[in-house]
Amino acid sequence: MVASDKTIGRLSLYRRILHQQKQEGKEAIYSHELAALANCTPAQVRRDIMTLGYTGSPVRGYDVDALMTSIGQFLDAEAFHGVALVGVGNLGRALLSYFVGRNPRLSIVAAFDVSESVANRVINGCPVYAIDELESVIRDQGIGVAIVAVPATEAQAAAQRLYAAGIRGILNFAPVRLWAPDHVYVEDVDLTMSLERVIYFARNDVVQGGT
Amino acid sequence: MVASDKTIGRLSLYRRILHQQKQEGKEAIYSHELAALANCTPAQVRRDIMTLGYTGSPVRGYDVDALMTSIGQFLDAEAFHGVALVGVGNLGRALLSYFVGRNPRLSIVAAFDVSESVANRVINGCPVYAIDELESVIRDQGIGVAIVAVPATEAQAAAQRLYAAGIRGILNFAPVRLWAPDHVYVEDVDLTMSLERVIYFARNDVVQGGT
DNA sequence: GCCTGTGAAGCTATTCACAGCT
DNA sequence: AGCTGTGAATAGCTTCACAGGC
Repeated sequence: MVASDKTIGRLSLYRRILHQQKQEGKEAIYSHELAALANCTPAQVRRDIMTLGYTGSPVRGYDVDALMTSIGQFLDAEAFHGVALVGVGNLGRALLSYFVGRNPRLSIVAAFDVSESVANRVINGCPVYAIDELESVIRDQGIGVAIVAVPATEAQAAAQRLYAAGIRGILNFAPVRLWAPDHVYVEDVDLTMSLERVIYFARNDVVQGGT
Repeated sequence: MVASDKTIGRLSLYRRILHQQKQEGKEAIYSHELAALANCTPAQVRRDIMTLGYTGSPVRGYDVDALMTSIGQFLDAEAFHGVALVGVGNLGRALLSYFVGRNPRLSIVAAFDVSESVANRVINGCPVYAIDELESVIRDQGIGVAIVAVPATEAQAAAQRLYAAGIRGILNFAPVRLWAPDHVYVEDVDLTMSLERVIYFARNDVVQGGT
């Protein structure tokens, strides 16, 4: 019933891979096949699937459809999750277009921005509201998860308003660590950190052992 | 000399925090202060700093300047890292604007796109080249790290060209796991996975124990 | 044979707890 | 007193290895 963030991430990945495989006509898949596509080990795949309670057949492997369903039951509370977006700058717009039509279970259904010129428009099929309407829209639509894509200086204030509006989870793109109450889950996407990590390992992942 | 990806990520974060603290006039900082700002434990901070070889004073804590320098020596091979970007769509543009002027050590110095309408322009101060020029520009400028922001279907092909051009590290935004040779480090930024994780934990991180 | 499911082992990361310093 | 640096302990995650099934 509980699972680590790593496992949750991989299950999400498996689901996407299974979806693709199904498109290509595959009906059953072995742990080692899924592992190869997901870049991990077969044992890892089997462990992760164990947490679902789903069990495959030693002969055919895992049934693609059934496994997707099982992951869905585990990951998704509802058939559809509407997400709010705070901050419709360059990054916000990119996220709007990224999440449009990509996934029938998942979409940004309301966006907010301080700028007058952006508010009250519809971008990529998503209505953009003035920031004052944040609380009312989130409450009215029963939105539980939000994406924060505002400048670092405004991020904590935005988060605070989201908590007050009843948000339970935040995906944060602002380069600051947000304070959050206990019952709110925050995941940071820190682009500078990621890039600096790549730079470090690009230099240091020398296979032929360091001198 | 070696460090885990987690440690590298935190060091990058510490540096950003130190930079801010310095702006605010702070000259020395204790592990517990840094920990509070970075959202981790004091012991964690001290361990991470241990890998640098830097050592603070039990009285004043860590000298902000000296610690920043020490992190810099550890993380950065050179004073400046130029990065290439492949794919100048919505996300690519957002990344261009994100990395502009944010960090004097780090910038996107060349972008590539298949689209005729984007190539041979300058966006956010970064020249955009036709995709055919990828190998030559990367080689001529000695670029070692690239960001992949193309559609999933094109990502592996783009990566392949980057490997051939001598790229050693990739930050990948395409929702596919890239195959990479041993000596290339790939970090995935998987937005759907992250968002699905937030949705899961927003629901399940109930403090008052599940019924 | 080659698969799954899983206890047990192995590894890695984090935290504890305390010596040493001022 | 309150801090750093660090060996030792703990917790968490991944892999091994094998029983059981066809």
